[in-house]
Order: sequence, then structure tokens, then C-alpha cells
Amino acid sequence: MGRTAQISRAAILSAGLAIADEHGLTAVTMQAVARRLRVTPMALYRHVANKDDLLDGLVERLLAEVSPPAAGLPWQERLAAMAHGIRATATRHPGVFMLLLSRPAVTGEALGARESVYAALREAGLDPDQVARTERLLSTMILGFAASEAAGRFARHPAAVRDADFACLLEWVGHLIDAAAR
Amino acid sequence: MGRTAQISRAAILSAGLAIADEHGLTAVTMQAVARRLRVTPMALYRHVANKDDLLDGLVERLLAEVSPPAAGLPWQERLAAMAHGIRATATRHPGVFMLLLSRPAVTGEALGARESVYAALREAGLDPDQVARTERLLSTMILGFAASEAAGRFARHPAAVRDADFACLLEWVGHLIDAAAR
DNA sequence: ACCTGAACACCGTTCAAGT
DNA sequence: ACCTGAACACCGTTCAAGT
Repeated sequence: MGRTAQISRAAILSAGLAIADEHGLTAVTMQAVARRLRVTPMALYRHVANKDDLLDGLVERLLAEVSPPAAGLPWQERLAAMAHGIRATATRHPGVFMLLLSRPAVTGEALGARESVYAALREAGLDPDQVARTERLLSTMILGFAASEAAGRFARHPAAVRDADFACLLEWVGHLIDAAAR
Repeated sequence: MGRTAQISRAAILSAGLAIADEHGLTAVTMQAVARRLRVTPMALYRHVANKDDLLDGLVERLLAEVSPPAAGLPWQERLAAMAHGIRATATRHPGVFMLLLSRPAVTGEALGARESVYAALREAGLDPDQVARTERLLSTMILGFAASEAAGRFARHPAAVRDADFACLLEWVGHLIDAAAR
């Protein structure tokens, strides 16, 4: 602690995520991040290419937070665990979550999550040529719900109603997979 | 035409929407809108409270574009027509469409669309206490798909694949409603 | 009533300079 | 190698002034 202020990409992302959680995504400016790290804004450019790169880093952080499903569980529970994890991440970081929709999932974390869903769907008995499409639509349903909730589209409904909505959505997912695997 | 440049809220929204369609939402600045109207940025504030009000206006414009379903058709076709209309609007205005998720639907247009879905679901035979929840989840599915596509989440898949995905999603919607009305 | 000019605090980013 | 100071073009917005 006796040293002069140190900085790193990890510290920058943590500061940016904290600001987004506290004051919204628009409050995440280079100056605000720098201020929180007690550094001039220009110091950030040593560790981050530009602001877009910083935002990409925040998305990475979110994806890393979605805990991978515990192997060994039946596929239904693995899918449900992933869905709950995504929703929890969205409510924890509502500001940043919107970025997930606009940035294609190309990081290792995101690809791993997709593979997990593929495995679960194959285990459920889906035709191999149906797996990819089903994964796209199912993740659209879950991401769409989580993003809507995070963005405040259901803000006038109490949490209990939103919980019941989500449970209903998961039930639908189960039925759809059963029907596809018939 | 011989007059000096005239301005109005409608003209401002049209200019903003055109800029968003051509260069993305970030290009919609007060200065860019003013430049397109051949006016100083400060002139806009006579007709628009601030930039947030301008963005709200753009969302209104999008909602007004989703054509209401033709009455007289069976409920399945009315719902499908609305879904296609939403998707078409999203692909026409991808930049602005993201805003739809973050701004709660409180305008007359949005409430009317919701009522149309309610009517269709009642006609399908849903329990009255299931109608509101089902509407929320169905619109989440459609909006989620349209937003994902507009934001580029499916950009690496050709249009034919995305069309088939959407058709599959609509088929699911039909099955879910049938099951709920059983 | 409607538009302009000048001004302010704030952005993202570059470049030369310090240590 | 890493941070700073000064600078630039660009934001949103306010206020007094023009017509």
C-alpha cells in the first residue's frame, strides 16, 4: 500500500463493473473509471485499447459469472441451473446485461455454455440436426426474459409475479424439448 | 420552399430515425439531427425537451409502424401477423429497436397491441387469469428474437436459417397456446 | 414565437513529455 | 514500462440575444 497507485486490465474492469452496477451503463466513462482508480483517464489506454474494448471486457466478466452447471445432474436440472444463473447475473448487473444481446458470443466462456446446452439437448434425445436451432431459440427465450427484466420492462409487476413468470417459461422449455424429442 | 427552414417535432423524429437507420443509434446526436435539418442544435429544444425525449419519440415511431392486425382473421393468423410485423420493424430499424426493451410500453400504440394479444388469447380459450402472463411470455419470446436478430446475435447465420428459426418459434407459440387452452 | 451565438462542463482520444 | 499534462474535436444543455 505504500506504493504509488497500480493499475491493470482486471482492476479497470472491476471499477467499470462497479460503476455500471451503481449508476448505470451511461455512467461508465473513461474519466469515471480513472477517477475511481485515482489515475488520469489516459492511464487506462495502457491496459485497454479503447472504450469499446473496456465494454467487451465487462461482457466477458458477466459471462464468467454464469456458473457452469454441475456435471452429473440430469439434463433437465442442468438446463434449469443455467437458466437461473443467467437470470441471476442479469439482475445483479442489469446495466451491463443489455450489452450481451448486441455482442455475439465468441469468448471461451460463451462457447462453453453453448456446448453444455448442446450436450443436454442430445441427452434429451433431440435429432442432431435439431440441436443447434433449438439451442438458439431456447437461449433467445431465456436471454430475452432476463434482458427484459433487467431493462425494467416488467418493473410494474412484483418480484413474486416475475418469479412465477420465469417458472412458467422454464416449464414451457421442458414441454418443447419433450415434444421435439418425442 | 422559399421560406426559411421550418422545424417541428415530427421533422426532428424523422431526421433522428433516418440517422439511426443509416449510421446507428450512437450517431443520433443533437448536433447531427440539427445538421440534417440545417439548423443549430439549440433550435431542437423548442420542440423536444431533451435528448431522452427525442429517443422516446423514436420508440413511439417504431411502435406506430407495427401495423395492427386485420380484424376478422382467426386468432392464429392475427398473432402471426403481429409477430411478423414486429420482426420486420426490427430489421428495418435495428438501431432503435434495442430501445424498445428498455422503455416500458406505456404509449397508446403499445397498449393497443397488448389488448389485441389479450383478445386473441381469450379467443383461443385461455383462462382469464392466464391471459396476462401468457401475453408477457409470448411477447418476450418475439421481442427477444427480433432484438437478438437486430442486434446481430445471429449475424453469422444466413437469412434463410433465421427465417426457419423464426418459423419454428411461431410453431412453438402455437403449441404452447394449444396446450394452455387444452 | 422561433432561431442563433456564445458559453459551460463533460466526453473519447492522441501525442509529447516526464519518471 | 507506466503515468501525466496539454490539447483537440465532439457531446448535451443553458442563457441571453436577435428577428
